[in-house]
Amino acid sequence: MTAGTPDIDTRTRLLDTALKLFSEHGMEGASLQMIADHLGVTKAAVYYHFKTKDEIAEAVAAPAIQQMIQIVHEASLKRSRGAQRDHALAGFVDLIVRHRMLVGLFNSDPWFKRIIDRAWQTSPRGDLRTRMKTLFAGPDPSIADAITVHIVLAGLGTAGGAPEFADLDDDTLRQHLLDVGRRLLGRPRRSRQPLQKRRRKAASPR
Amino acid sequence: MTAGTPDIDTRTRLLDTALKLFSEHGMEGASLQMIADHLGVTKAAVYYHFKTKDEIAEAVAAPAIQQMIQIVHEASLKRSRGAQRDHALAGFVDLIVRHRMLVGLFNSDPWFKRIIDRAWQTSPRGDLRTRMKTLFAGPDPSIADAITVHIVLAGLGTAGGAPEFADLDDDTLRQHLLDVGRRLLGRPRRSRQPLQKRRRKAASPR
DNA sequence: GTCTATAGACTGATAGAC
DNA sequence: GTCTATCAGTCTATAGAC
Repeated sequence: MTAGTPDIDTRTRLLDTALKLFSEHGMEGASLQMIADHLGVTKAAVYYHFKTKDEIAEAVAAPAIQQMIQIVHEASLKRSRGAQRDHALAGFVDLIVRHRMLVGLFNSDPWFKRIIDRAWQTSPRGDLRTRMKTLFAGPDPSIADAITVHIVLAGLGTAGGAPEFADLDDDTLRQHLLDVGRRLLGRPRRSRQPLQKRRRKAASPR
Repeated sequence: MTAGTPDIDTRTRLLDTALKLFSEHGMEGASLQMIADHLGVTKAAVYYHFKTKDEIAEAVAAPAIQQMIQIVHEASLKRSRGAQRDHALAGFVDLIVRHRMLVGLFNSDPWFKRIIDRAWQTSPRGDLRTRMKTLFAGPDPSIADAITVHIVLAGLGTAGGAPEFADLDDDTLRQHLLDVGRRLLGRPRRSRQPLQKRRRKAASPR
């Protein structure tokens, strides 16, 4: 895996490797030396593509941040609050599934948090984090609602990167996250079938 | 704040400072030099109290881990699954409130994760993480249930350490986390009063 | 584009004086 | 219990050859 993929350009391989190591060891824990070693090149070669470590992190995070900005923008164009929330949730879940490892870092790694905050604040229209929460909880939420939204958003983010769900394919994971997210946020479930069996007269194992 | 608290022993001050800096910068991001500086002593003085950085982290995490082990133990003694879940949730929320900054690290920082895993596996009765999940989702949960539990547990953990809820006093935070947690996990709410107004015309609860 | 070599700062950790 | 001084190792980052 170290060598043998000459058709994929080095910059892409570098970002993939960096993301993997960042999510595995954290931003401070993953050194440029580790990245270079996994890539089969030297540190100097890495520095040819990016001037600083921070720049690598920004490049790793950029696509997800862009998608996030767009989601919030699109959602805020919807007329009803319900539609806003639905669009934001669907978009957020899609983001999570597409960038499974990354979104976990957004909520946890202090270095990434700073990068996110920087990008949020310099985004076209002000603090995105606040706008995101507003989409879900309304403009002046109760403490309980604020906590609920916080739990669901943070929880969804970490669930995407959780090892126990790593073998779920994208569509399956997306569907489940959407269903659970909707239920937890109080949205009606999709028609299909109750997710939880939870009748418990028969089958009380142990 | 650096000096001026001679009555509190240095070891305790050290652990407090370490926890604060760990949660602020992550385990790798917070150096022993930073800890020493905040304490107003030198690195060598820190090394008098702890042989390694890892030992500091273990000492920081120890009380919470102990409490966690006890919660799971107590919960598994309850007879009905509902009582087990209630006890585990109440205990977990109490743990979160008491160690607000710490529990967030448990779910995020790779170094802390390793420490937790180590403690889990050497704990009196096997893998605690699995037993914890079983208490909430049953022995053979559906994917949807597993995801729900994951989201709620991880979400609760990060909510405790979130800056936006930092000014809530312990009792208020505990009550809200409990209520939200119960609701999200499908437990009946406490009698008192609905936290969320959310009847839109006439309370059509789920 | 990738390499060697190196600068300069910082890391965790140790020895030994007070 | 805290200090100074120092270690070996790693870190990010740069210079310059090929």
